[in-house]
Amino acid sequence: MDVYFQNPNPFSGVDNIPPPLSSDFINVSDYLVLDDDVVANPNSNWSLSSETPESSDKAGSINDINVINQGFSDEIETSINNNSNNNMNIKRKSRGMNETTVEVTPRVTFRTRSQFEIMDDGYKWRKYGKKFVKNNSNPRNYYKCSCEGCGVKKRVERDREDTRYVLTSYDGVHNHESPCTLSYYAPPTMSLVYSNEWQLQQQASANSSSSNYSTNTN
DNA sequence: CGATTTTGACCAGCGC
DNA sequence: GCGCTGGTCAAAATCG
Repeated sequence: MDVYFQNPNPFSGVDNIPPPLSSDFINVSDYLVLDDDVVANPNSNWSLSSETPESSDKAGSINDINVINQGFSDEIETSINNNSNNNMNIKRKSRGMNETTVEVTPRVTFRTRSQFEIMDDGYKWRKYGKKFVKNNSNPRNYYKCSCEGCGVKKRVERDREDTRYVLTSYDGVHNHESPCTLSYYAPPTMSLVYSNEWQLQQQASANSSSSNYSTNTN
């Protein structure tokens, strides 16, 4: 699963629009991708590996699914397909057993150095909860995509080990365009300052442990 | 006045 | 069964 970011550069090619004041922007000096997880549907009896001590989620990476399948000696068939909900269906079939399917939701976690916890990512979010979690004096905020029919959620909290950093987790995939791409002339109130032509491509690393951060700055 | 945020309550999963 | 924890709900408050 590749997660791909590209600088939208909303001011390029737009005439007569002055560049924004630097004070209007957040300067993000560090931008890290922690995980490319998938989360098993809680109604399934599947469990995925690579669960971290800090996480109670049934989370694992695509690579972990392969590991699990390799450990399934009777496994004779496995397939991964996108389903109508923009999640993935994984089917597996073993000798003498019926085919079973599990729906998994992609999860991506970012660690961003920022003094602000809310950064515009191009989508419109509605806050639906706030919680103080164990071993973290900073609250965790819960957001849903406000677009009707889109079930993507995001969690935002300060890193308990270094409060200069913000941890942002996205669950699911948007089934619609970013509103930011539709309204070019309405820059968000808070935007990231991108490095020139920066691109981030998430590593399809076999090592999906959240303790091993992959640096994606340039 | 509609949209959004806040916040306490509620619920489910898990370990003991 | 009970307590702890994380996630969600929903009514009230606030904002634009």
